[in-house]
Amino acid sequence: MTDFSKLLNPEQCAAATAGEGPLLVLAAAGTGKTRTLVHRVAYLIEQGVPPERIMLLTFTNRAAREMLDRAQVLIGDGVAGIWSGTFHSICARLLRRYGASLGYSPSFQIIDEDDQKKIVGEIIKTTVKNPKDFPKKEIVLKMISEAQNESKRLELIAERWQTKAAGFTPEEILAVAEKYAAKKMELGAMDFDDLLVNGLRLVKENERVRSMLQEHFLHVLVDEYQDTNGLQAEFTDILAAKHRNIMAVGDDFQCIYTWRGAQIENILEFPQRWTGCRTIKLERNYRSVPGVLAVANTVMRDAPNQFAKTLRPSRPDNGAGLPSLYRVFDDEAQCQEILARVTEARSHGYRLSDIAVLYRSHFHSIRIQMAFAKRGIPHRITSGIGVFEQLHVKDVLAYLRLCINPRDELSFLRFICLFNGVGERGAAKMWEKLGRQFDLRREEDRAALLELLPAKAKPLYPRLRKGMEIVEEHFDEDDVGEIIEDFVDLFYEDHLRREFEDQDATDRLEDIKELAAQIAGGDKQKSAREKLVDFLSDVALMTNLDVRRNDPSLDRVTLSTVHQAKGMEWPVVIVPWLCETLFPSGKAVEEGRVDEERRLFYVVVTRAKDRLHMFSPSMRRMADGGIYPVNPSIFVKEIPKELVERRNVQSISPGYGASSYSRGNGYGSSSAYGGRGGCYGSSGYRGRRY
DNA sequence: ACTTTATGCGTTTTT
DNA sequence: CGCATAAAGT
Repeated sequence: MTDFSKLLNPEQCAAATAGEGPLLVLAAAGTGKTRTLVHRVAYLIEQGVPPERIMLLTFTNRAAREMLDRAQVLIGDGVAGIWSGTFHSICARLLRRYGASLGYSPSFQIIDEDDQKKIVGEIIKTTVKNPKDFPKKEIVLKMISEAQNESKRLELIAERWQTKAAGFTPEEILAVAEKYAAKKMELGAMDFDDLLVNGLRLVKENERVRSMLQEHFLHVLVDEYQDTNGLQAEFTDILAAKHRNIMAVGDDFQCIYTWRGAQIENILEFPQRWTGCRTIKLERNYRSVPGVLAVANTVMRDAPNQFAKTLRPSRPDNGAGLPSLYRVFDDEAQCQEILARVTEARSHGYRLSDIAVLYRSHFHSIRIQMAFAKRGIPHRITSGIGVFEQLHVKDVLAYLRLCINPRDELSFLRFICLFNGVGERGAAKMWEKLGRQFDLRREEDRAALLELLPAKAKPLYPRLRKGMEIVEEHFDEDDVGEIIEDFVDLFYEDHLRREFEDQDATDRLEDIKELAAQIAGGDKQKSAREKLVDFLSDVALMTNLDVRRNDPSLDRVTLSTVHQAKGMEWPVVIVPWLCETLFPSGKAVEEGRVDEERRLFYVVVTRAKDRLHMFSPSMRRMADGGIYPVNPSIFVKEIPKELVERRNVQSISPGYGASSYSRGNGYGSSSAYGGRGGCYGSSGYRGRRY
C-alpha cells in the first residue's frame, strides 16, 4: 500500500484519499492539481476500484494522456482500462456504442469547423434570398453553437444579433439551422457540439443506457471544472447521480472559455448542487518563485465572484528577483529585447525549451516568429490552425476516407475538386451522376468517373487510376503508408507543386509523410483498413496540442497563445503586447468581458516558474503603414510598483524607420499620431505613472 | 455556366 | 498572411 501522506502535502493527500461522496478541489495555479488527480486515481485503484469503472474527464487529450502516463508509473498497466479523455472524445466513444437509439450509426463521422462552414455556406447560398445582407456563415454557426451549448432557443439568440445588424429574420436563421441539422443527419455526421448535445441526450433520454452507465461508473473525476459548460456539467451530474462520487477539480481564477459556453457558476455553485460536498483548497504553490506569485495574487485580488484564494509560495527566490516590465518603443524594439532575454536566459543555463513566448492572439506573434527565424533560433509555434485542419492534410484524409467509405459525400467532393477544371458545382453534379457514391476500388465506378471528368482533367486520370488499383490490392494488408505514398507520388505531389511555392510544397509533403507514419504506427495487430478506421474515426478530435508532442530532444522556444498554454509551465515566460486593445483584447472590452481577460492574464503570469518578462510597446504599426501610440495594458498599470522591476528600453534612435522598414511610409500617415506628438520616443515613460 | 486568377481587406481565444 | 469578393478566361 502506498503511503500517500509521504508523497503529497496534507491538502493534496486529503483530496487524493478522500472517501465516498462529492468533492470539490479548488486548486490554484501550480499547486499540484495534476499530481493530486493522478494520486487520486492511483488511490482508487489500490482500493480495489476496477479501472474501467472510473471516468476521468479532461479538457485536452494531452492532459488525459499525461495523467494516465503518470498514474501508470504509480500503479502499472491497470490504468489502461480507465475511461479517460476530453468530454468530446468520451461522448464520441459512448455514442459509437449506444448512439443507435438516437439514430446514429456506430461509424458516424465527426466533422470539423471547415466542413461546418462549407455546409452552412452552401445552405445560405441556396436558400436565402439576399445573401448579401445575411450574416456570414461563421456568425450563423456561432449562433447555432451558442444555442446548443447554452441550451437556449436559437430565435432568441438570432433576435439579439438582429439588433446589431439587420438584413435577416430569426425565422431565416432557424430555417438554415434546420437544414444544417438535416444535412448532418443525411451525412450521418456530428459536429463538435453535437457530440456534447447527443452525449447528454443519451444519458438523459435513454433510461436503459442511463441507469446502466450510472451503475457502472463508480467514480467520476473532472479536471478543469471551471471551464465546463452547462451540457458538460449536466452530463457529469447525471453520470455520478447514482454513486455520488464526483470529484471536480479546478480553479475559478482560470476560467477562460466562457466565450465557448463555459459557466463559471458550475464551479462556484458546485457545493450547492451537491449536498454534502466537501471542499478542499490547494494554495501552496510549487511552481513559481515568490516574485511571480506576488504579482499573480494582485491580479485577482479584487475580482468579483470568486472563491478567495491566495497563492502561497513554497519555493525560495533563488536569485530570480522580481518579474520585469519592459517599456519598449515598438514592435521592432520588442523583438530585439525578447531576443536579448532569450540570450540572457541561455547564459543562465536555461535551455530553449525552458522558454515560452505567450501572447493573447496569434497575430501578435508574427514579428517575433520572424525575428527568431532571422536569428536562427529554433522555435515551435502553435499556429491558429491545427495540423489536421491544414488543407493538404485534409486532402489526403479525404482520399483515405473515400477509400473506406464510398458514400462519404464531403470527402468525395473535396477529392474530386483536386482535378483541374473541377470546382464546387461540377463536383456536386458528378456526385449525383455517380449515384451518390463512388467506390474507387470498383472498376465500374472508376470508368464512370472518367466519363464525367472534364477534358482538362482527363490526362491526370491514368496515374490516379493506378493509385486506385493499388488501393484495391493493398487495402486489407498491413501497409497504409503505401496507399498514401502512391496517392502522393502519382497525383498529389504535382498538385501541391502547382499550388504552392517550392519550399512550402516540400514542407507540406513532409507533413503528409509524418501523417502516414502516424497512421501506420497504430496497433500492430491490425490491418491497414482497421488502422485507418481507427485513425479517421477521431482524427477530428485531435488538436495540435496532442500532435505537437513535447519532444525534449527538440530544444526549442515555445510560441503559443495563452489559451493553449493553460496547464503548462516554463522556467522563463515572455509576454509581449501588454497594451490597450491587445491584452485585454479590444473586443472583449467593448463587450464588457474584461473579467475573463483578467483571468487570462492571471493564467499567463502563473505559467512562469522563475522569470517573467512582460512587454508593452508604446507604438503600434498598422497594416496601412501608419504608426499609432498605444497605452500600456490596464493589467500592467494595476501592478503595484514595488512588485516589478521596470526597464525602459531606449534602443531606438529617431530616423531608423527609413532603414528598417521597407514597407509603408513609417511616420507619414497624417492621422497616425492623432495629434499627440511627443508621447513616444526619448522622453519615454520614465517618471510617469505606469 | 463554372473555374481560375487578381485584388483588397482585416485579424480573439478552440474542443 | 488568409479569405472573400470581383473580373477574366475556358
